[in-house]
Amino acid sequence: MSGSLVTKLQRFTELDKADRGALGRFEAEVRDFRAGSDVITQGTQPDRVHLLVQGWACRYKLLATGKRQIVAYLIPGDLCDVHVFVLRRMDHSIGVLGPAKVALISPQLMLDTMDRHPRIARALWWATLVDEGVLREWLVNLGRRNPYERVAHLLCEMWVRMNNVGLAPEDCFSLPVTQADIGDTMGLTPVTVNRVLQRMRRADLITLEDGELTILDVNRLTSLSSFDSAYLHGERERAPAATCSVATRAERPRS
Amino acid sequence: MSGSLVTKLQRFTELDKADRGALGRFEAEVRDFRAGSDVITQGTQPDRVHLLVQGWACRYKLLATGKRQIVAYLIPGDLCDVHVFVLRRMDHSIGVLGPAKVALISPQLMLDTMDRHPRIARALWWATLVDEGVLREWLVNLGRRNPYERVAHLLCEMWVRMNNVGLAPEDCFSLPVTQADIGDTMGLTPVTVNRVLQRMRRADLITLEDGELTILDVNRLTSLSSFDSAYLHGERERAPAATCSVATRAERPRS
DNA sequence: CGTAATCTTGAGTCCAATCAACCAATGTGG
DNA sequence: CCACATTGGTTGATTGGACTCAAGATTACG
Repeated sequence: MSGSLVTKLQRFTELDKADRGALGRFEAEVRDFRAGSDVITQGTQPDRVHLLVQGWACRYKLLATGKRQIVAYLIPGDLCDVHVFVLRRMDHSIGVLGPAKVALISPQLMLDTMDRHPRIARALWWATLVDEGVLREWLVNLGRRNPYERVAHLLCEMWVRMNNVGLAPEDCFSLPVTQADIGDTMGLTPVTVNRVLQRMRRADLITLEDGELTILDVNRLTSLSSFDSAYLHGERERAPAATCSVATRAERPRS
Repeated sequence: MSGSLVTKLQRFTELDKADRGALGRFEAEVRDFRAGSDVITQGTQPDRVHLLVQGWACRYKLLATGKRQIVAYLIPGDLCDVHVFVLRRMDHSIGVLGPAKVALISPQLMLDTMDRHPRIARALWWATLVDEGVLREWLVNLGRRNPYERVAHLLCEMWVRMNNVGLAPEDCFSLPVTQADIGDTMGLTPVTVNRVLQRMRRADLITLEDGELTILDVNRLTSLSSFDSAYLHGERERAPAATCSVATRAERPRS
């Protein structure tokens, strides 16, 4: 399915026909990656911008000890390396989970598009800020939540994100990750992840089979992991003015 | 001391007199914050861009349980919220550690500056990418390193960063954080942090008193925490060419 | 069909959290 | 100036939960 990027960016701002057309050109050249292969490896400087079109991928780092830490998941509509223009080399690798399709975009096309379509540029900026928000929330996860909460929180997040690109119509979506992957994400061992998932199954919170996750009780899963999607910044922007009277929701003073 | 931002950005790219002058105007209006106060609180939308001029600050999130997770440290030259233009509200708070000085920049001035000084815009983009790199490395820390390594790694990082803005001439710099703060950063209890620091002192790795850290043995501290500053992207940019032959290190295939 | 990867389960160990004092330094108000 | 409270640091004893190790069941895949 194409157009995940459009779906995602439209969550932030309205795009017109020209914008959508421009984004469509991103997918002119698509390459297949086979399960487990790397899209980009640490230390290199990619000469193309990569857009994940189908399947899942992850950013990860390997330690000298052989341990691995996954630092982000990428789903259709996510860009791998918008920063090609700025950084000399990747400080992490990107690998796909299961087979995947990746669009290759020339840096020139990328720059031109952002130049001619300020709304797109703005929306892409928003997308990177959301990614940053996710990183911060993961730190909270690893630092201050227990294994059960961590995994629950991760599932909630991925559910919302998949929803945002139209890939989780029901409370059910493709989750092609192994328990070891989840462990490498949340700082746990495969054994612990296994036990956590079983507890969740027994509690009728989820089912997870053949890489398909179904969330049976969204409310309970979100509350038990104190999941609050605010950090995903999913609400549409208002007036782009810098001086807009901000009518936020109930804002409680810090105690 | 003024001009930390210039020092920092020049690490990435050469700035001319006009650039430096423009950055100087950022510090026209400076406000004092008293120890422990918040610069920005979660959920609000700041109407100014904040630049830390003196002292330390941190980004943090509070959980419903009262736990706190620090997700970033800010030192002189760091911007708090460049994204004011894009996001509706902060997904975290920023508080100062010890007394601090913060420059208030109008969004308009910020935009104008980036408009008229593309080098600055580019360098600011670089700075945010470095911040992102730090977030990823912290995830590695929390997920895959033990308490001793974590704290050591944090100290190495802060040493390099302080160095980069000229605030750690010797292997010694101001570190106005409590042991509880370090715990809230690295997902540890104050007690554990205390014991870790003592081990480091006994091993003649560091001294830490009155908020002044001295690293006695940089080599050992970096190696024991497998600290590699590559993720801070400290090397000057080369030609902005997209096609450079990349001589990477040993790359092993993913198992 | 056979091999490897993944998932599952149990038993034992260890490390960091927890709980609980205590000390030193700092600051505050009477 | 002193009694007192507060904060940050230090130390010890205990506990519990996640890791480790190991083996078996199941699934995926060439």
